[in-house]
Amino acid sequence: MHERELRAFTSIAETGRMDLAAKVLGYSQPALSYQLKCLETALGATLFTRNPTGAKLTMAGQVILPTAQATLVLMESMKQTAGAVGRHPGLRLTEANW
Amino acid sequence: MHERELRAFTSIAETGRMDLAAKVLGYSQPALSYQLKCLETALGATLFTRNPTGAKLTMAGQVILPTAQATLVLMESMKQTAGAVGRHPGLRLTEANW
DNA sequence: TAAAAATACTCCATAGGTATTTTAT
DNA sequence: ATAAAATACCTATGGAGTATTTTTA
Repeated sequence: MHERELRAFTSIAETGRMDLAAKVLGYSQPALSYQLKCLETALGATLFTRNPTGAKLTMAGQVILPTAQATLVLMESMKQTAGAVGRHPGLRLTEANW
Repeated sequence: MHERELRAFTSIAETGRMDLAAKVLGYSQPALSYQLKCLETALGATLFTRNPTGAKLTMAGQVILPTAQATLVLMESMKQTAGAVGRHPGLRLTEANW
């Protein structure tokens, strides 16, 4: 499971359309379609129904969406935190600064 | 950020040695070293000090370890949940079954 | 000096783009 | 008929292994 697959998933859920989500994320439409398919394979479930009207969340998609979003938040926080700590090599965790 | 990178990270943290973690996860030692490096690059921080005695968590590593573990738990839960729901296409979420 | 980890290299798999086809309204 | 998504194809990057070198307790 990759960060970009989760971003693809949440972005499609937000926009309701793959081509739009692709544009938002800076990918081509087939690339995004591929990413979603990879995630669906990894999860063993279809996450959207596809129509010319757009992509609509399935039950499985609805159920995991909040967890996918939470996962992305954790990933972001790791980048923020690790980056911040990493920029201060002398840092020691004490009650005073943590 | 990839699931396998996070697994590499937590496994090294648990075993205290890259070669051992590699064996546990079924990778070669250089492959695991590479995965960790990718994660460190993505995070902008060094996560372990490397010695012939093993790999020891840096401050940044200590700080993000719980979040990395939590992220893996969320990923697992998505697989479980999506898979379970996906295997019951007729499922509808109601107060009775959710 | 011996252990653990990093580097070099090669090879295959993954992931992206463009062009095109398919599908459902 | 049209708009959205899938497929085909090709190319480039990523990631794995083996062999080897580097590092430091």
